[in-house]
Amino acid sequence: MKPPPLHERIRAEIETAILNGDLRPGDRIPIETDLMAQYGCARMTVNKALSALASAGMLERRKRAGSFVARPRAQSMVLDVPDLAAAVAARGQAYRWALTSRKITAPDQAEAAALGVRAKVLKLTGVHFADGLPLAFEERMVNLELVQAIAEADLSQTPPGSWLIAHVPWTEAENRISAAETPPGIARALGIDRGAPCLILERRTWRGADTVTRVRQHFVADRYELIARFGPSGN
Amino acid sequence: MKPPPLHERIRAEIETAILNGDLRPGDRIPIETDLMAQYGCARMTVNKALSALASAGMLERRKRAGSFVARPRAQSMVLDVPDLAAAVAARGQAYRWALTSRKITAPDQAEAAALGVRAKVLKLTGVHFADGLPLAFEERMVNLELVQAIAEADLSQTPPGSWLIAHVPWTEAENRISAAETPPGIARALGIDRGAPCLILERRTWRGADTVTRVRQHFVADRYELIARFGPSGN
DNA sequence: TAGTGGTCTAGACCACAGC
DNA sequence: CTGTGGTCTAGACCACTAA
Repeated sequence: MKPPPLHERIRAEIETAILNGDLRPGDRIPIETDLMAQYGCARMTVNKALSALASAGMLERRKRAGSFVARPRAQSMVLDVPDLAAAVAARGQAYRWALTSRKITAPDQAEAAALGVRAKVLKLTGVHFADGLPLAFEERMVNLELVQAIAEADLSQTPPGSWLIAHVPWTEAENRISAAETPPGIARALGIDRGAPCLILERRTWRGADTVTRVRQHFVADRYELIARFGPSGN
Repeated sequence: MKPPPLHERIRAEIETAILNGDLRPGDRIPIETDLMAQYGCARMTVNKALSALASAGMLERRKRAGSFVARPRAQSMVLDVPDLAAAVAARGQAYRWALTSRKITAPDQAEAAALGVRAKVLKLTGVHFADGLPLAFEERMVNLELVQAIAEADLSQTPPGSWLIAHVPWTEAENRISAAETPPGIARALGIDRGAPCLILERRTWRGADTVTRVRQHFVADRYELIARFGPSGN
């Protein structure tokens, strides 16, 4: 009925191109004068769209150079979607990842419903180590339809979370954090006593309406602390 | 050395007035034409400043009515700075708060250093109940220099977190989340077994450089789950 | 219905960083 | 040095809604 404002249309089109992968990190966006000609509008209108994308962190704008699709922010977003490898390294500890299982399968009925994913998924388990001590046990599912490239990645070397942060853009995420006694099987994998407390982090990540990945991590209680710092409107 | 852009100066001045309390929630901001005269600039410059504040959630702009200082978002920010009373109610459970201790004191040396607060503080402890069952044990310190009004609030009725969310603006917060065995004294207050796992949430909140409050909550592990949903750039 | 914000224009000058 | 984004102007028309 009511057409959206032009600057909003421009913003949305570029954003879509980035999320689709048509524009990849590092790619250059046409300069404002070109877009202005392309859309037949004034420069300020284009500027408004690009400024909004830049302040949302999707573009990086450099004078004399142009506007570029921003690279995924491995560091700055560590707080919200932690990259364990980076977090451990930042604490000055040696990080190691051990992949313990890997298979490609169709999700069963319950999983398909929970994930909203009918396609094939990659299922992984593994253990994160800090300074040689087990830090967390990880169980993960990755939507292979959305992230085909991960089937070829060497996930015995790179932890899947680090790979995903570096390669896959996302639009929304949800963390669920709880505490419990460590389940026996996981306690064994972590080398801790049965009944010891653990911190459980479950995260789902979406791109648009599609689930990218879902992961559950059991942390040894006294070896990890989740820290998030933020402002009232997100930052 | 380099003067900030005018729209940024306008934005900062209004933001400061809001955070200082010179402008209170619901107050009306001068209309764009007035600000344009006041700063001797074009309307688009004023508009840019006000739009930025609005998209940061500090202003609410209504056609024909004007621009108003936004009321604190008790609902939308529940994810980041949970108001337990609201969260429990949202789950359809009956919420109750029991204040167990309250005193006004100067922080000891360690606390003063940790808090960056030399002034007097209000120290509280209490228990949050959901449907009659203990949910969390809370220990809190509030900077009385910054939040004088809380000395008069009836915190046996209103939990301090709810009071603060409704009355005090903040600029930054930090959550630290961990798991552990419940300490004996707290286990007793919560009516659970010693050694039972618990989820520990420590939060500090700042207004500018000053600490507003610092709180530690021990949650009964199987009765609570922290959930945070967000986008890559905050939302 | 009139006041207000939302949007847009067709220019302009400047600072800056790559070339 | 020059292309690029950053900022700003002095207008304009429109949509909405609260008075």
